[in-house]
Amino acid sequence: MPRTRDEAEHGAMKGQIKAVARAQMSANGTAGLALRAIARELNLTAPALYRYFPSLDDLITALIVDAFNGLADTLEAANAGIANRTDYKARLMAVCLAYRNYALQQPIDFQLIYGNPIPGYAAPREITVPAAVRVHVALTRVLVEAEAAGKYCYSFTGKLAFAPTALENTTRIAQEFGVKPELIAAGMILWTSLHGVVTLDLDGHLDSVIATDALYEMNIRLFLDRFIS
Amino acid sequence: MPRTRDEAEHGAMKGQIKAVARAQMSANGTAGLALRAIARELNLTAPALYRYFPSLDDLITALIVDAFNGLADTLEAANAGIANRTDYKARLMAVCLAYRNYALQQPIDFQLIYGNPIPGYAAPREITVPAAVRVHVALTRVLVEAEAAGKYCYSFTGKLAFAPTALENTTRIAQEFGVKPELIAAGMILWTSLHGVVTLDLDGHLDSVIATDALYEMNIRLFLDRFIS
DNA sequence: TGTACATCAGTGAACGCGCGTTCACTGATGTAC
DNA sequence: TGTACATCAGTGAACGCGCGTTCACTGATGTAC
Repeated sequence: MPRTRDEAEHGAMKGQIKAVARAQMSANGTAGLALRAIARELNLTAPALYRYFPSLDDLITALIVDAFNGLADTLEAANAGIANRTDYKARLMAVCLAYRNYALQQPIDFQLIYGNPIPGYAAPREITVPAAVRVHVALTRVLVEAEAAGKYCYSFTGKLAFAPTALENTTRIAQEFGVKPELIAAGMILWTSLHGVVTLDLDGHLDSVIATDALYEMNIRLFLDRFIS
Repeated sequence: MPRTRDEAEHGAMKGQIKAVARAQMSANGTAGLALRAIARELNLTAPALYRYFPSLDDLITALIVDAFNGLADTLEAANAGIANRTDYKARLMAVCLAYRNYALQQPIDFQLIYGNPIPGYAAPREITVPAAVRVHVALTRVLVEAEAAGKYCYSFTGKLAFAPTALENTTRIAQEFGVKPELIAAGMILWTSLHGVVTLDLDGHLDSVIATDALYEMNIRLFLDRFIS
């Protein structure tokens, strides 16, 4: 909460700069982001932007954090939008569809966080990771609640079991969040399966072969059919 | 086949230029490709490269075609490497593992064909698509042969059926190749599910959560378990 | 065998471009007394 | 009420950089006669 009117104006200007930055990336790709081009669009000189961001990299970091938070907000809203809270299939379906919708509606934000890195830019992990985690939480939460309600009906056994060493990091995170490792693994399977459709679709590799919305829903249903009762 | 010694030398030099281009991309990302940087590395002046490629875009196109062909060759070799030709699970597993191995060993080629597009570059589809198709053929072929041998055991019905309109392009392609549309759809499901793991792994979004090789194999097995007997 | 010629890889200078960042500065605004 | 002062958004020039592409050219090589 800004304490003075000046701080509010400063924040508003930062928002404008970020908005123009996103627009530039939409036109030229994430690697086409340029401080001078943003300044030109805002009828400012390039050095003026240094009042708001210490460097181009800091602007990129801010955009990435915004994008992760925007995606996480979208997923959480989709989950909350299902009235019947015990219909876990519907809730997970809603979250998954929201993931693709966000990517289609904000393709630049999506590419910014999950696509090729921008040349010369390295994200400071201590800033971006917490925002990235929110996305995973939004998805995995439904699995956790379904399991608590006895509606999670899968179990990794036999040929379809994970080796314990493969779940070392998973187990550590599971303890931290007070969640079963299997559910995190299931969430990763679902997420990665869906992400492939989304990212290939965005880059135009799918729609000449098959309707991508149908393919996406099928990937979700094949999971739900097996993992949630 | 070059008809003179000069043509052979000319082709060898094109190969060197492409090799240096790939090295530059490895260091700076696909968007970091620069004609002048390539020339510098080869102890040439920039205009000399115009003897070999009419423009930077033509060089990029050549790299893309090489990458698609390299990936397709890798998949075909993996398939051919399974001695027991009726073990369709093993053959499909080999092809899928080869897909990820190629991505890990040639990450730049992989990002070049499936990652964010290079700013200002648009691939001429009539040149790149035929090479891209080879990748799909290598994967789908195993499904087709399994089905011919009665080992393909899935069928899209009920809630897990595709709407006919979703398969319009699929059906057209299926007729062209003399293949059942369902098998192409199944191949797309498999490919997209696996691609998500690979691309997220390359960009570092997975390994802090779960062992990516195990996750990848699990995604394959969940498909094989259900689709191939 | 020797000469004239064609080929063509590669040069070096130049074109105009945009980039991130720095620096000393201006000039409007609001505040303290 | 009027004046001195601090604040700070924004300017304009400059830094050194790398880029793709063009152009007229050089100079080595091999071939034809």
